[in-house]
Parts: sequence; C-alpha cells; structure tokens
Amino acid sequence: MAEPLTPVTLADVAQVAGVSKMTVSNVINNKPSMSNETRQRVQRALEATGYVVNPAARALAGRRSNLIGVLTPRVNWPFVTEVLHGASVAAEAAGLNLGIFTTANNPTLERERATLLRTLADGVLLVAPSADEEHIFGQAVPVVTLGAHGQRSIQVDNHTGAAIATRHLLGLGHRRIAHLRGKHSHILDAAQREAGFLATMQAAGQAVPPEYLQDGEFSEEGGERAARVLLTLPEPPTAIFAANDRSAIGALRAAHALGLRVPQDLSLVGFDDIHATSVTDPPLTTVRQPLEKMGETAARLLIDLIRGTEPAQSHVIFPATLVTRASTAPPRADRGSS
Amino acid sequence: MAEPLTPVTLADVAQVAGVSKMTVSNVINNKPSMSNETRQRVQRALEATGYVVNPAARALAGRRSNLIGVLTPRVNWPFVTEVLHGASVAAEAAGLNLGIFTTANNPTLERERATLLRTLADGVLLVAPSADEEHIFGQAVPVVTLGAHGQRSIQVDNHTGAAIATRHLLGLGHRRIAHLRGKHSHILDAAQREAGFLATMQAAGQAVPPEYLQDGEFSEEGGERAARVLLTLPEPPTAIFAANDRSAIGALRAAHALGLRVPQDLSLVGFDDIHATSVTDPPLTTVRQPLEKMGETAARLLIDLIRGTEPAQSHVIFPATLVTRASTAPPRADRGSS
DNA sequence: GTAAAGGTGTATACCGGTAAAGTAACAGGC
DNA sequence: GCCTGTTACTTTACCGGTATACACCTTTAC
Repeated sequence: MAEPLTPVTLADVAQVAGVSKMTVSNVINNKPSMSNETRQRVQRALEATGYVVNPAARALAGRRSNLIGVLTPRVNWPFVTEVLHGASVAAEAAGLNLGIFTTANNPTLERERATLLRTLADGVLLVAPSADEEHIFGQAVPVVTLGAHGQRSIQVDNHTGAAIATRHLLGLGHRRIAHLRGKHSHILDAAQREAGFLATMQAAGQAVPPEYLQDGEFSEEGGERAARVLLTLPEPPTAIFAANDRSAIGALRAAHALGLRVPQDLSLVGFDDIHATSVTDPPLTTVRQPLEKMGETAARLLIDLIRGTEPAQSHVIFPATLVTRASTAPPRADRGSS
Repeated sequence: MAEPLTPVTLADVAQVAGVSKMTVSNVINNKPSMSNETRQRVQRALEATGYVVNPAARALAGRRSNLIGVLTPRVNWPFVTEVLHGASVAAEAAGLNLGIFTTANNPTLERERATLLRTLADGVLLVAPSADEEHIFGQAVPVVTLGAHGQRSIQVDNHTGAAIATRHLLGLGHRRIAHLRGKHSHILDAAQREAGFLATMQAAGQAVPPEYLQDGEFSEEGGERAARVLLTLPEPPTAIFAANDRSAIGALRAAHALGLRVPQDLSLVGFDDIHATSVTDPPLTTVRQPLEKMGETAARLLIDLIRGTEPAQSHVIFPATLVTRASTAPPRADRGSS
C-alpha cells in the first residue's frame, strides 16, 4: 500500500477485484443486495490499492460530499469556538466532515465562501452571522443559523436572559443600571437582549436615561470605550449589564483603569458565559448560553435536513440561566439611590 | 437575477450569449485571444443569468479547486488563531479560499480529514501538528508545515529563543532556574526549546537538577500542575522558563494559589507572545514568535508550490525576540543563591 | 412448465467544468 | 497564388464518481 503516484480510482479497484465500477461504488456506499463474497473481495481490493474517494467527483455526480460547511466571521471568538466544538462532535457522530470558512465580516469574502459552499457542502451552518446571510444559499443547500436570524435557527432565549440579569441587579438594590448594547442594527440577538433589559426596567418602574444605553459593539475594545463614557457621566450607573462577555470584560478593564472596584463600586453582568469569565478578576456574573449544546443541536438539525428527514422544529430556543460569580453586589449606600 | 431553482451552468450562459461553453469558460478565466465584443457579450450573459461556478466540477476537471486546506488540532489555541489570520490574509491576496479542518488530536479524524484534503485542496497547511503528519499526503498535494517538522516548514528559532530567555533570567541573577517542558517526545519545537535552555545553563556553568525539568504539556492545566510540583520542592526554583505561554499562565496561577508573588518571589518567562500574556497579572515576559507573519509566509510558500514556482527555500526560520514585561525581576536576596 | 418475483451485478449516460486539438477566416511574405 | 502564421473561436474527450435502466440467474407460484 505504498503511496501511489497516480491517485487510485474506482476503475482501478474494480479491475483488481474483477468487478465493475458500479459494484465497487455500491460496496463503498453500503448498498444492499450483493453477495457477501463479492463484498469481501471488493473490500480486499480497496485495501490493497489504498483507494480514497474523490470528494469533488462525488459532489459533482451525486450531490453529496459528506461535508458540512461552517461559515463564521472569525474562529477566535470564544462564542464561536465553543459552538464549533459542539457541532464537530455531532458531525463526527454522523460520519460527516466539518470544514470551517471565515468571512472576517468582509462581504466580498462572504459571497465567495458562500459560493464555494453552495456546491461543495451538503449543508451549511451559519455561526454568528452579521446579518441574514441565509439568502445567499437559496435552495441550493440546507442552512441552519446559530443566532436569531434565519428560517431555521438555534438560539438562546435572549429576552428572558436579559430579564434575568436585570432582575438580578434590581434585586440587589440597584436602580441606576446601564446597558452596553451589541450591534443591534445588524444582529437580532443584540436587539432582543436590549429589549429584554428595557422591558424589565420598565416593568420595575425604572426609567432608563438615554445616555445609559451605550454601544459596546460586542467587543472588548467597544466595551471599554463605552464603559468609560458611562462611568464618567455626572451620574454614573451603579451597575452595568453588558450584551456579551467580551464587552463586559472591556468594561471591567475600564473600571479598573478608573480606580473603581468591582463589585463594591460597580456591579457588572455579562452574557454568554465564555470560559474567560471564570478567570477574570473578579470572576464575572453572567447569563449562560449552553453554547456547546447549541452547536451540537444545530449540527444535528442540519444533518436531519441533509438526510431529508424533516425535523420536528425549525426554531430551537435554549433557556438562559444566570451564573452568579463575584462581580455583582448591592450598591454602596451613598450611590445606590436614584 | 432571482434565485434560479436549477443552478445555472456554463451551457446555459453559452446559449444566452450565442457562443460555445468553452468561450464562456475562457472569458471567466481571463484567457487571452478573444474579441472584445465577444467578451462583453458573454459578460452580459453571465450577469443576466446570475451564473456561479461549481467548484466541485472545476476541481474535478481542472485538478485545481482554489482551496487551501488548513489541518490543525484545534482552532481555539491562540497560537493557531494568530497563524490562521496571517495565512488567511495571504490566501485572500492570492484569490484562494481557505478552509480549516480540525483533528482534535484524534488519529482517526486526522486520517479522514487528510484524505478529504488530498483531493479537495490544492495545498495543505499543517499547523501545529502533533507529529510528522506530512507523509499522509504523499505526493498528492503540496504541504507546508508550521512547526519544526516536515519537508517544508516555517518555524521560529526555538533554540536561540530559549537561550535568550534563559540568559535574561541568568542576567537578573537567577541561578535556580526550572523549565516547564512541552510534549518533547512528539513535538520537535518543544525538544528544541528544552535543548536551548539546557545548553545555555551549561554554558553558564549552572547545573540543572533533574527535578527542575517538569512536563508542562503546552497546556494551562499541565503548567499549573507542573509548577505546583516545582514550587513545593525543598529547594524551589526562583525562576521558571515555560515552553509556551499557556503553560506559563498555568504556572502563574499555581504561584498565586501558593501565595507567591510574581515577580518578587518567582520570575516567569513564557514563549509565543500570545495576546493573553499582555493582560495577565502581572503581564508576562515572553519570547515572541511573529505568529501572524509566520502564517502569512507559510501560506505564500504553499501558494508558490501550488503555482509550480519552486520557492527559494524550503525551511524558513524566523528569529525569536524577548518581550520584557513585568513577570521577571532579580531574585530576592534570601533565595537567590544556589 | 411457464411466468412472475427477487437477488446480484453490469452498461450507459450523465454531473459541470477544463485541456487539447481542430477549424475557419484572414493577413502577410515571397 | 501558395504557404505559413495568427486570431478567434468550436469540437471532442475526458476528470471520477453516481443514478438509472437493464440483463442474467435462481427461486417460487400456480
């Protein structure tokens, strides 16, 4: 089984086994109705020649490549890596390969990669898309979105998650609560979290001044910048609810830089429960999304679609839970009143 | 140009433009020798039909898919993400797509993904392989390795980098210096770093007791475990040189847990200069690898190989530089002598 | 004993592109 | 006017698989 210079094709195997190409193909794909003897003969020939399929040919001829494509802006966002891990587990269990393609939020790249996946992949997982990119794929290939967009999507209950976080802060006695928004113009999840925050504040009879809504942009830098603005207001908030953990970590950094202690001078709640929140100083109270499980569910839903078994539900909403760590506490007496 | 239900093929475009398939193909691929008028007519037909190429067909017929495959154990190691970013820039500049495939250090997955890439990709980038996986690809496809393995590789000067780190600690007055090793049995880079450390210590006339070499396993957990062993020795080291930043961060955690202050009670040097080292407490002194640039160089080398232009060199070794932050200081007077 | 049914394997026609060879028309050299 | 060269396309033959239809041999039904 030394490395053959010319790739081995079905025809080569067929010749060695003394059968037709089709028979070899049928053995490889576990088609029924063939004698055990033939099957074994072909198996031996496969091993003797060291045959490997050509996915391109298979995709062209049979419209299936055993490949799931993941389209995501970046791979180094903790959110994405945890989802990927879950998806990868599900794909492996189903015997499918998983290929990751990054768009860097660049529309040109997005189109290009999407074009590639349209014909190359059996299904596409859209992770944390910046908008509804699903339409690029049309009917060409099934798509499942991780986030609040899309025809078929897996998401967390953003509204309730935000409400839990807000109620937690209210319950500690905070009244001056600010929110670091995500990119709500593009990302539906961000809008849902903001809405959950505002609804809860309103239900509690708490007004939210407009300057208490700042754009944290879902990033560490954005969070730091926005938190600086909030904390240098004439009447700064005593608590901040950030739309994701990365912006919360930025806010934490801003607080430290301004000499504020967390949680004594400022309470802070994030969203996502990425790994880093457990190792910040202090560890961050946050709203947990079961990211790995969501990735796994998304992949399984996609696999169902690929296999043609119409799945029971096309939108799955996972519950959000509060993880209480050390970044939240009652407000100091001299700052707590509104 | 609404979403066509049946994908548009070359033949469709050819019919609309009133030319042959080949002419359309030639226009798409910018072949010379065709009249401007025909070119424009085809262009119009392309736009009118909304044609997109079928990469699978192209790969099959033309034995080129415009895809670079990246094979890596995981995507959430900072080392990997930084390299990926560089590679992605180079690929984009060359008009190639980049697909990432993870192996999770699972030999079965490794083989499977490699098999896929053999025929799917025009070239493969092996990032941080756990061993010499290059042979899997044989002659089927050009391979460039990021690390000390392989026929064509991009790596940092591990030996000198380790020497610089060690000399830095020696220069501060440390004599009892320990090393957190990487998985030197599998990863050549780890072995080279260890050798650089030992050679420098020997050149300085400093003996390294065997218990001062502990396995940090390139991971945070491993680093923490190994550092605990070191720091609870009867004669603990006053400084630790870790084979990578992740194990250094683990050591930092162990030191904190044992009530040791860094750098007053323990000096710590890492390797890689990943982003996290600048935000730990204290920020970590480390040996910098220009990871992004290395990724870019690797991709460019691979692209040269794909294009058939035999590149000038098949091994590129980047210099390592010391980044001095706050985790190193002279040893305390009562602990510094050996 | 013949027909229908079932199991097993083969022949053929594609999938949607590309490479390579072929053709037609025209220009220029001598 | 003939040959050679060039330009601008077209024709043909694949790339390596899969779907479909069908051919062959037994077995079973009546």
